[in-house]
Amino acid sequence: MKNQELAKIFSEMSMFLKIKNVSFKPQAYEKAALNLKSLTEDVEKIYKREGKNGLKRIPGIGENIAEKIIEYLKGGKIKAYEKLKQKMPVKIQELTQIESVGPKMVAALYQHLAITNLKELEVAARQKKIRNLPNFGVKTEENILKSIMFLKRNKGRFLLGHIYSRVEEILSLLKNFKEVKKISIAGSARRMKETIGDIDILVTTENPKKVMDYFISLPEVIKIWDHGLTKSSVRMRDGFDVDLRVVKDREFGSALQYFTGSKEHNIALRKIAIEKGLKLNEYGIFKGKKRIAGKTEEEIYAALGLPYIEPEMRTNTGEIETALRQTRGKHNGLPKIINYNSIKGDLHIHSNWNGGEDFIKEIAKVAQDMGYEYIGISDHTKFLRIEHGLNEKQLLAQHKEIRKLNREYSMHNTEFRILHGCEANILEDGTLDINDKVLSQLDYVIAGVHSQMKMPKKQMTERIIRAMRNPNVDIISHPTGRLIKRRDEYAIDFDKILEVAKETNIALEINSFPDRLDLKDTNIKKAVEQGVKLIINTDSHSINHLGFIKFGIGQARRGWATKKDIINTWPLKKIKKFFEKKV
DNA sequence: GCCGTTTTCGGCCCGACTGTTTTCAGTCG
Repeated sequence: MKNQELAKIFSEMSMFLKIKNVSFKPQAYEKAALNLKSLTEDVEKIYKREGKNGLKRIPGIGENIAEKIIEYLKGGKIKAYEKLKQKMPVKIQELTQIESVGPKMVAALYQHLAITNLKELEVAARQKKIRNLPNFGVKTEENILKSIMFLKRNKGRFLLGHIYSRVEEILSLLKNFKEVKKISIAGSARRMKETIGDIDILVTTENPKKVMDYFISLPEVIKIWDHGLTKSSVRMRDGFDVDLRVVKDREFGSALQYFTGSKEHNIALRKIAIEKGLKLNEYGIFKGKKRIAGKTEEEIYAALGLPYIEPEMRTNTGEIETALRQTRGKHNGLPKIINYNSIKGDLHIHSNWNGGEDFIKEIAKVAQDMGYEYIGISDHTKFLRIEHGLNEKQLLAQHKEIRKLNREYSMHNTEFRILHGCEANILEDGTLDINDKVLSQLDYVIAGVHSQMKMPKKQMTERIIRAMRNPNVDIISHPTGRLIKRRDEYAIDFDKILEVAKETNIALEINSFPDRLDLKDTNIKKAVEQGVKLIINTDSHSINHLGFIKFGIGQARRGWATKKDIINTWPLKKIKKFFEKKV
């Protein structure tokens, strides 16, 4: 799929054009890049099927950019891009990652100091060469160095799941501070993005000074960047930054909307405001000088003639158009996406029978406390030696133990139940490492790829499809195999996988583990559109991981999945039937 | 360069902050 490559090229072209002070084209290229990035369908497929006109139907892509896409699909290059790069052979994306460095600064750095990449920028900053450039100064130089250091240390962004609990602690401390009235998290963390740059928190208070003083004196704060009455900014011990903003009560909704983003979503909303003769900013919606909304987000959306849009959906990738159609009564409108309390059981949990840490009984206890109606134990199987995978004999012994536990629940009139499954390995040829006779005795079977991930696309797709056609298999775990920031997804034909999943009634997993989040949002959206069933699991190897489920749910919400799409929102009876293939 | 229930020209999102050039360009969200 060449969508991402093209997105990167157009985004770079946008920056090069900004350098040349070309007006309006940069925005056009940026928009094209963004839309390509979030496009669920393979742009090459669209072209093959519908030709240039198909491409032009993609928002933000017209005659010229369509031509450039075709040029790239045919020859792997875009002349206009090569030309721009030739004039200024800099790694523009790498350099503009630096806080406060944009296209214009990149140009100045190149023209005066011949800086083309991050390394050269760092050397020049250390040699104090940057401060002498026109329009630059000591402070800018220092900030560039600081930002490079930060980037090096953290590679820019944090996995949401790695810092979420820290953020919740900060929120709860602030919430309990008596001067704080309203409080909410904002930014990408509120939208439950996979990775986040920093944390934004909004509060209202009668006494900004006391709140800000309290905030910057929190025990985990190691550095104070800003300390004002409307905005303070700090670095926490774990390495991430938190911005706290104090806003007026009547502006809380508009500020929350504004600071939650995404930027693209907000731009689209402001355009709607203009069409209606209104002005939208972080202080409210205004008709002339008169404020007509601002206290709540619902009010903001209503004033624009829109239904409330959930934060996870605010990406400007179709949610506004869909919502607009809803208000005009021409469409089903926005789906009612799954809630954070809708999951009835987690079916991908490892116990201490294989590599996991905890006894099944303890896991079940925690799950009951979480309000689950059932769980499923799905340990690794024998091919995975490193995880102490179970063989047939051990699986049957485990089955006995689980039956015993269920009998105990039944004797105590507890409705909670433990299902018994396993996470079998899909071997090179698509067969599983546990024989069918044993698999058929389990309540359900998860199959997943854990080896030879670099197969060619065709072979890998056939391998997984063969496993899906095994009548004992019910779920495919982490279907694309990606690890965020560490490993790309393996080459598969996801459309084919979806087709077969639909045909065989197999659920694809949304794995909630912070660095997996596999399927990702665009895949989820596709699966939902195709009517393929999904399941949100944690892949817990410890009871401490069970709470990761919220990241999987966030992922599902970003993919517009509803309760009916997710099989583990169903009651036990129904999910059992699904596993018996009777649904 | 894109886009169009004010369609094939003439528009294109808004405000704050930062550093520095003492009036504003560049960047960010």
